Amino acid sequence: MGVGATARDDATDIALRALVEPRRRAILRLVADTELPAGAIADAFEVTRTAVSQHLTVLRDAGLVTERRDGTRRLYRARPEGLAELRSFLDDMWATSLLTAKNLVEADRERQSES
Amino acid sequence: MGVGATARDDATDIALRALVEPRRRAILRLVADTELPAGAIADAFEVTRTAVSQHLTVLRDAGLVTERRDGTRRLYRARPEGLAELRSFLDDMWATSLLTAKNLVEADRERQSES
DNA sequence: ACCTTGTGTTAGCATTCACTAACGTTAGTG
DNA sequence: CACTAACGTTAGTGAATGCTAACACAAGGT
Repeated sequence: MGVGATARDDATDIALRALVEPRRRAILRLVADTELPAGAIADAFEVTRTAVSQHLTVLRDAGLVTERRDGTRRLYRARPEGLAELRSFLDDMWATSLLTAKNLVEADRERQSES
Repeated sequence: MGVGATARDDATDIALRALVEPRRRAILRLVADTELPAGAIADAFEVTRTAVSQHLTVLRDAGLVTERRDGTRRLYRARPEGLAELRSFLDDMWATSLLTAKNLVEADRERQSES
């Protein structure tokens, strides 16, 4: 039995890694209900705009936010489609976990019949 | 406006960080359909048992796997409840993303009425 | 044109993390 | 009790990453 192809993992890995950082999750929530520029986001936390800019780059590469230019400013907002991909990926994990619950019962049954 | 409480994030952060590592995801899938000891898991990949042991410790601390002793061996298996917590957390993210879709339409409407 | 404002980018540093190697621990066997 | 087998744990190393500081670029106002 193989290890399990991780081709799809690679596609989701970027988005998942982007979500792991707590500050990036906070940024994502911030731009979820309001379209904001990098400066306003930096003011919300206690970090430099540089850090926020890098976080936004990571989120954009992960397809979790989109960028819209408005004069000298660049407004960011969350991208529901990116989160949808993650959702389907994790749904597979849930399905696997259900499989585990089934085997859990079977294991109990075996233990009882062997003792 | 506050940054947004991250009290719940802290609780989920451990599980989420555990899932980010591709090898840990692979281990999780491996112990999802079969109860396995650390040695067998190590044989499935090309890593030492030490690394697998540490990964299992992380997964156990995250509540994603449980340990059952059988003589000198310790059998591991996935823990559906741990994944369920992550699911509810991420469902909040999805809900937030839907909110974004709504605001997206509103932003378009504003832009049309201002131009 | 000059200067201010708002932003992205690069260099360097400190921390974190996954991995290997060596040692300690527990359970079964003679 | 000695010996082996199966795991876990600690120390140490190399790579990845989040952060700040300095620099570069684009747009608008005077």
